[in-house]
Amino acid sequence: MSTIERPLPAEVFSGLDRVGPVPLYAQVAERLEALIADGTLPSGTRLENEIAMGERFGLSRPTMRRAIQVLVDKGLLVRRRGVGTQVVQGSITRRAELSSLYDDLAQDGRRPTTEVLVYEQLLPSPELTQLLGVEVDHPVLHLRRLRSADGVPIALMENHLIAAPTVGREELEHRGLYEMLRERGSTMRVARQFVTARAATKEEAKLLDVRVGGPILTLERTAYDQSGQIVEIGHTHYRPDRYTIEFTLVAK
Amino acid sequence: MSTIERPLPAEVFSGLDRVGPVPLYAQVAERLEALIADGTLPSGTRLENEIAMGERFGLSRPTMRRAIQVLVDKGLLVRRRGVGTQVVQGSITRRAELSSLYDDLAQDGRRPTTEVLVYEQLLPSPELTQLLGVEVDHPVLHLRRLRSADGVPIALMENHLIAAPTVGREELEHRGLYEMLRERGSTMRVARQFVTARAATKEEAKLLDVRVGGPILTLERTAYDQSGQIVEIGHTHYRPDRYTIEFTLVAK
DNA sequence: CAGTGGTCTAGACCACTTA
DNA sequence: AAGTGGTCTAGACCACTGA
Repeated sequence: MSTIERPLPAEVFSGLDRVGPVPLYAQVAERLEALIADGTLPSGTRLENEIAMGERFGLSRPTMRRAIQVLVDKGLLVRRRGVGTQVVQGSITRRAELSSLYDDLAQDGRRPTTEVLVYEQLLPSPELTQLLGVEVDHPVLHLRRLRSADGVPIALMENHLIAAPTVGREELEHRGLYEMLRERGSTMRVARQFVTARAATKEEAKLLDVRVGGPILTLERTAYDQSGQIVEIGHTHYRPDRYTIEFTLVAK
Repeated sequence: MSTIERPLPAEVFSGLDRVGPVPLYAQVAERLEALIADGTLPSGTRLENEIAMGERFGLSRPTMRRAIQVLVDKGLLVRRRGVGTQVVQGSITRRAELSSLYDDLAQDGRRPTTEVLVYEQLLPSPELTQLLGVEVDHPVLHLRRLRSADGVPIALMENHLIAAPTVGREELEHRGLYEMLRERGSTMRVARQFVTARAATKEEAKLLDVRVGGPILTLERTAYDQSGQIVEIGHTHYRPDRYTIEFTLVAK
């Protein structure tokens, strides 16, 4: 409720790194996000106007604006013309990123493990050829993995990958797929995702340790790399009592 | 696969409205999106560099950049420094907006109908008070609605609204909730959403016409308005065979 | 090395909100 | 009327990519 404006400690505004690789707007956004996260800027707090803040940081208005916009896009700040910029209520900072389940779990302090059930090169079916946009004789890597956290099965993951013969089976047991692909020069940039639910099949029930016919949360993903090419089609089936998909929408 | 650069018809670049309320960058983004949607700019097409395009439109580089960035954020374009801007493969333009289910269905040409099951003012429970950040004696509007499309039940929606005594019961039968709130000065700006699945209860099964214990897709949402205040907490239960949640992630 | 996008600046004008 | 964010311009320098 409070729309109080609070003076911030001076050290917040100094010490930006103008030579390193991190853009100024990103550094500023990071600092402001930290202030929101640690409660220095509580819900409802009104920020100074962007020109004044820019001056404090020693930045031009466009750069300061851009820093603020990063947090608006994350759903942490709200702006109104003629009024000002405020911290959103209940802004527990949370991700909904293009990251891997493996990283998510590890970041939460859980111990992710992976069992590789299927690892095979195959020539794609006609439908898959169409979906992936590859030639009929272009081999595709087909993976089926069971991901657990602290020993409890969480997700059954099925992937079809283009041009990834270098992804080794053993390495898949201990690392996230996206991380491995990134190292090999294929960075995921865009992913289109469809989420729904359905009844567990006999096999899924067995692997995920749930009741046959019970609810399964399913996610279908098409991932594109930095050149706009499809690099992966994934189908993931989650145990709904163990996993929730979270995301933030921001009106543009 | 094609990284062909194609000449665009000259009329694409002319006739921007410099006096109307629609920003130039939005007009340009709209035009480019249309070109992608209608196949004039097929998957993989490489765009001219941003300075050249800006000149064609008669725009400065920052404005042209901003127009392009809109489409990058939508997942339609991909950019690489030193290389250029390309149309993403398989870019069927699709939404994942902060819009209402009612609008979504209507836009798809289906006939949405709504049955209001519960419409009551109530004093929030302690937990709800905490969640909404309201006073204990602040009344909250509690709604329970069944949304159908073409006569088939799609979703069971439960909402707790702050300060919305002006939302009439009858009107709810024929319009979307968000649209009604917008008219009353409360525009949704941010929504934090959690998606999972669970087994249908007896009541849900009856209302949604599914099997008891069968899969239900559930979405929990906290919505904030333009001043960062919570205005709604919603729980929606979807029939998974009739509804899929779609969203696009873009790496920043 | 030429061409691309990424960042940053300094300033201008405007629309909207609030009082 | 004063203060805010929203838009737009004109230019600069840099980092990265690929031939």
